Amino acid sequence: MKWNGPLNKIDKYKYEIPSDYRGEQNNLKMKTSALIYADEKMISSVKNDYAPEQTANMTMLPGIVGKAMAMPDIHWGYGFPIGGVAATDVEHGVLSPGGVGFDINCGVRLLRTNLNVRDFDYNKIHLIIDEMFKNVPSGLGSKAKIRLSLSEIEDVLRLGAHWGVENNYGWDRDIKFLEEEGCLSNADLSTISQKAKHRGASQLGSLGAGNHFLEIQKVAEIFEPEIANKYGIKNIGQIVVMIHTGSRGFGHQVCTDHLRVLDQAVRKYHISLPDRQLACAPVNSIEGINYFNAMACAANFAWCNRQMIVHWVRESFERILKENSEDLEMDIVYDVCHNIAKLEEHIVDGTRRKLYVHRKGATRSFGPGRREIPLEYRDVGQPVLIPGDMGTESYLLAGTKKAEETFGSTCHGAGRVISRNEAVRKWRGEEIVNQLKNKGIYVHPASFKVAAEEAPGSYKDIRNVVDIAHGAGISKKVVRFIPLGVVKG
DNA sequence: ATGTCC
Repeated sequence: MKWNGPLNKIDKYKYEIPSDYRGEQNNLKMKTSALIYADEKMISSVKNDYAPEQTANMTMLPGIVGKAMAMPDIHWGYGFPIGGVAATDVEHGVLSPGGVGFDINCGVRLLRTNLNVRDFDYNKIHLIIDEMFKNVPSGLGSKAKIRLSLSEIEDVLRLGAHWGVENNYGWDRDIKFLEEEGCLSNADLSTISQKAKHRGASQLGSLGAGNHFLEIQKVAEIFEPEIANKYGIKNIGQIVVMIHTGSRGFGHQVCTDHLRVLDQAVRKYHISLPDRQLACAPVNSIEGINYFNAMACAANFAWCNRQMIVHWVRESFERILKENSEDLEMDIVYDVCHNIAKLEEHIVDGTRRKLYVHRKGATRSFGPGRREIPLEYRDVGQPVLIPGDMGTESYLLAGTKKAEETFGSTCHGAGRVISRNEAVRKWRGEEIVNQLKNKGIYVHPASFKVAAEEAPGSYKDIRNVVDIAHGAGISKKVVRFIPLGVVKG
């Protein structure tokens, strides 16, 4: 599906679909224009996709505030494109599961260490990766190591990462360095189906599949030494661990359950939409509130999931290196979610307003001073974690004041350019693993199929994505990491 | 992303 509509260049990093564009559903008008963050190099892959039409569709949501926006890693998704950001009004707006995604609170967590590749026995990477693979259930349909009762999973949904820490998965001080401190307080168990609870109970503490991973990385470049230092990143060669996973089958079930309800709500509240996948409900309707409070349960599940995985990552390092993880200073740098809707305050046309901000494949990028940022980082902006593909590089960025123009949002990762099916036809998993081995990256995939699907050539150039986010000023480059070892789900 | 159609 190629985009043939207007895409006007605004500046070096922004393109606009003007509000007089009439989309496929030409009886509906855009309420505002749509803004896509891209440069000349990126724009061809943006146009070669259904995503611009989806970005235009976002502008037709009732109660949208400001422009509909898409980050540079934009690509086709359910309803919203992945990379989509839209804010809606707290009185007249809507909440849409298609603006959050199926993997609610899919996110990234970064652990630092005091280890450096310089004085590190390189084949230890191999051993730690294999140990992590053993200790963290991964792959399609991966099941939890522990069996939770229904009342325990309910505690998880209420408490998020706090449940993990209270049950000896991690340290008390971990909590402070998680977005929302790892728990949304509006979680409402009455909005969760038994089916979702059962799926959740069997999967808590698992990595999942696809682009979910555990990576051991080294610091390759430090752009902002002072900010990096605040985040605990001090030296070239310093070893860190990046974790990327979400709410597994639980979030998927929550999204599915509530999409069914909101599909009906669209008719009930006489909402006109250009695409059924944008199913939504007024923010103050029972259906809208229930979705928002169910989404919080799934977000809490994901934070607890990442918390348990952090614990097993620390244990894996301890077993191989025979050192205590506290002595290795394996503290959390930060944890971000990139599939979520949040009630936040933003300045709109000079006025402070509360808004529901949908971020779907987009990361919060709050600049200096925001109360939501832990005190330790508040004067430099929040850490923003951007994973690349398994053969290239990943980034630690800092949130900026300028990101207020995107309601405090930036990109979330590389973004696919080749579908999974196409990738499997194009590459052999064994060869991909070998090629990466020759580059000094040890990959332990759950299957060779996933290794082919996740081949670096399936993704956009992460450097191009990050350079656009940096160039546009909606986040700034702090550290670049290179992978040394990968567990792929 | 997802027990990739209960």
